[in-house]
Amino acid sequence: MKVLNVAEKNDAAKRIANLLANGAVQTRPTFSVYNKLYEFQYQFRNQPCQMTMTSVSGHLLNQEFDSRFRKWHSCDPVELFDAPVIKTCQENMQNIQKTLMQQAAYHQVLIIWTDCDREGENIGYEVISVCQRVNPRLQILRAKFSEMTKQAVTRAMSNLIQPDKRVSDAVDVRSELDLRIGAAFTRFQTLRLTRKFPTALADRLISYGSCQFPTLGFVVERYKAIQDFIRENFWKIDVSHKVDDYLVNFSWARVRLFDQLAVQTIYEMCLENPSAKVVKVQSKPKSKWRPVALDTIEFEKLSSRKLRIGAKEAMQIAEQLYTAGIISYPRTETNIFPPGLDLPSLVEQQTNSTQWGGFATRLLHQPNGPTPRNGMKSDQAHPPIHPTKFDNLNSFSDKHKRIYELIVRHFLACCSKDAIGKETIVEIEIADEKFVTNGLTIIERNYLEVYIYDKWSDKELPDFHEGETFRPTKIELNEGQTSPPNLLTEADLISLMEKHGIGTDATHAEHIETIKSRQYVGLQGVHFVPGKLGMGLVEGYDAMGFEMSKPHLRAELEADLQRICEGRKNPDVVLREQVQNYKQVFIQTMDQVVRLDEALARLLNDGGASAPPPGNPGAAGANRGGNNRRDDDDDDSDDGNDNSRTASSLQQRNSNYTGNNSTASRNNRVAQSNSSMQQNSYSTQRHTSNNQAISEEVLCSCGTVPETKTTRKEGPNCGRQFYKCDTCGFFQWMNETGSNSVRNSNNQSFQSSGFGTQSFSSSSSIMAPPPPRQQGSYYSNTTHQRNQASHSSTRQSRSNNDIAGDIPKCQCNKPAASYTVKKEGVNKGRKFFGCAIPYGAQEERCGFFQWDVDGNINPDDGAGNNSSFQGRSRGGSGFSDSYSGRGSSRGRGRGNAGGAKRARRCGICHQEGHTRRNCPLTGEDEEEDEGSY
DNA sequence: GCAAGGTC
Repeated sequence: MKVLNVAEKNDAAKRIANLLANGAVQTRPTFSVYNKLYEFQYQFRNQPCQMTMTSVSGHLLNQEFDSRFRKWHSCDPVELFDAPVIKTCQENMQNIQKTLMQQAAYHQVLIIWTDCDREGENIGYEVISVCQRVNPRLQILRAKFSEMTKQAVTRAMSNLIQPDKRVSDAVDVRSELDLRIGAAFTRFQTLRLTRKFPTALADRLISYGSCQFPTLGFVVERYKAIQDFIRENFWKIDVSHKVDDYLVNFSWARVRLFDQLAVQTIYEMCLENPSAKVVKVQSKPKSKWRPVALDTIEFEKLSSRKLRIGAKEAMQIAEQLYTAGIISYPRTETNIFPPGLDLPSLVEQQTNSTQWGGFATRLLHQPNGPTPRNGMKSDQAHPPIHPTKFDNLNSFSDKHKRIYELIVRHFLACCSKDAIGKETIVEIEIADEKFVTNGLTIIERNYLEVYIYDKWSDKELPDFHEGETFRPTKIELNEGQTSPPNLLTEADLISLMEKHGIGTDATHAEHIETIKSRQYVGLQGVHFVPGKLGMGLVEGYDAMGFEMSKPHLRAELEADLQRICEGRKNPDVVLREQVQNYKQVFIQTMDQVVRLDEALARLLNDGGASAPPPGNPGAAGANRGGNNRRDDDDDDSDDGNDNSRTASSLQQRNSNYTGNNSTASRNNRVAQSNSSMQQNSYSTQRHTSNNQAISEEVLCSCGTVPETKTTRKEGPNCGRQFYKCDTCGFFQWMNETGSNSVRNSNNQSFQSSGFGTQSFSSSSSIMAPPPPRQQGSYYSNTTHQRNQASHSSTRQSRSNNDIAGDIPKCQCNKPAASYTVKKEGVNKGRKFFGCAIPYGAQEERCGFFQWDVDGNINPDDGAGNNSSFQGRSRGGSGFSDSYSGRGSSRGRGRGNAGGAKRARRCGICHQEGHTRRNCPLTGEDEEEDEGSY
């Protein structure tokens, strides 16, 4: 019996053949230079068998339009939604096809050994279709293997199954749909817009693709998030203490609050009783984890972040190193080392290095030898990226050496041990307010010795003892402002693509490259900025109401494809539905094409040329149906003054932000005031996070590493990442303390990266840096005296939700209790909400605080009386008073202080005359306003 | 001159 085996690539064919034949393999050439035949004997189904193993190089066939529709001017692009699509073998695959047909003719059995993923199944069917054409009686089998080990391939051979048509069908659906919508929209956009804007867009290819557009969308979305970001003022209390040569900075357990009055009140209480009592000194082991085994996505991100080598280039270099036999296959989704891989011998190879040889030697002799830290992902085909041998790479470029070094160091680090340290947390109380500082002593550096890309430093603390008291050197009230997120880096973009299922690990870098080469985006240092063309396209489609640049279109298709794979949906039905949906969008785009013109005219500062003549495919749809508007009409009525007016106003705005960002002082980030206990005067100072001083990691008040989360709620902060600890309630925007915001002459801030910043030119094809919108009023000065007017104005943009009549929940998610301020002062008699857990109870209270607007009895408190704030961590509120628990209620009110006293409004319908309790509308819970952090 | 997905 003769059995033909076909793998997805030559490399796989060679390995599988050698594993099955124990190396007794004869290699022969084929029509294709890169794909060999590997022949060996094998006991198959209890009889000796002549095995032939060969390969394709990925997809053998490609979908394309029937020849009548291939030329750009052959048809109206809308016809591409219904035009016949055929599968053909491209020129560069002809030799492989020829080999397969030649071999299939005299084999009885065909075993498919393509990768065990969706594309692999589809490639398998391409092979089957070609082979069956010459030999219809061929018996077809499928080998399923989880890794390239002898055990796995032998097991696959003894458990051959049938290929899965459903999985292959899903790929065909995806492929055909991508072709139809890609070609139709690309032809339309290119023909239409290059004629409409012949100067700005001459000879440009203005492509559309189901992956490239969402990728562009991410860049635009972040840009707009920065543009729309509303800065908010916050206040916080910082304590520092000098002991001998140490300056210890304590950070406030509440981190910061958005209510100036509340912070000032607490601050004054601290000043009145400035004795600090050490309430807790805790030492605990702390580890910094070694990196997980390297997959493609992580490799691309690391290259981009640590080496500043872009994903596309990094992959090209990795492929060259792979071809040279120096590293393993670089396209892998696996971050788990297979048990069969001989790690000690791979580590031993590296002992030859003068740079990391010593570390490799120690690693070999550590107890248990190399012990990799594995992740959770496996593509069941390839191992994690690792070096396969040591090489000085003398004949390679510097970038090749750096990429190789990264892969080797990552591999050695992954096989090493976590770094071990001891963390000391010191908690003090001043007037019942908690402040925390952390120290760190590194005990064993372990993987850090070889992994030069991670930093972890000691932070020494003087001795503190529980129960001791001291008078801090400084207690300061500092003001700050929230800052917008950064523009996306390539690594951020790859993460977003992975998260939303845009592209595959093998194509992320290519989609990014595409939107760069089409000039949809540009790079500002390492950050992506939308180009005017990219911005115009996104805004144009957005204006039509089509979410062409949003990731969920692709995600929805992905869900349907999954249903096809599971047999829950018919592929023909899915294809028909999807094609019809997109065709409708296309037709409506024709109707509203003026919106695309307008968006681009606005951004390109170009009113546009007159419309292409009717009947030209570039004006596709112009004369197509009775309900379509003619393009001529669009142009007559809509361009001209309107466009130029909009364009000039944008130009005006852009010119305000041109060229003055890179030289501005970083320290001007936020006008901050502080009042010190000793000086009782105010000076400008930039705050730094005490927590961040320990290491690159952000640590929260309870000393652990907080979780990283992303704001999902729609609003100015949507998409922003933040740190949050569920244990202590810690909250901090990511990059907030580490970012360098600068202020331009227009007194508006934007982010700049620490490197590679350039001046922006208003004539550039990329967008100007996004200026985040300033919140209501800007504070250049603050006094710690209560300033009701300015205080109230800070609250206006925070929330429109009155809290009248509602009982908020505290951070323990329990109904808050009502308290009354008894302390002498302006707030005496005011009611507020706090955690319902009584003071002194064994259970720890959270730091929730909110003034009770309904229950206030002090007639003099005027405006600002319903402001709220949230402590982000546990700790006493500083107010100890009578406790009166109240019934539960839903929702959580947010402060809204008016500048003057005004009639109370219902929190649900916002009408005067009643409160939530007796609102005629039965309201839903008000959503948590995460965006106002 | 179009897409995205394989791979070299």
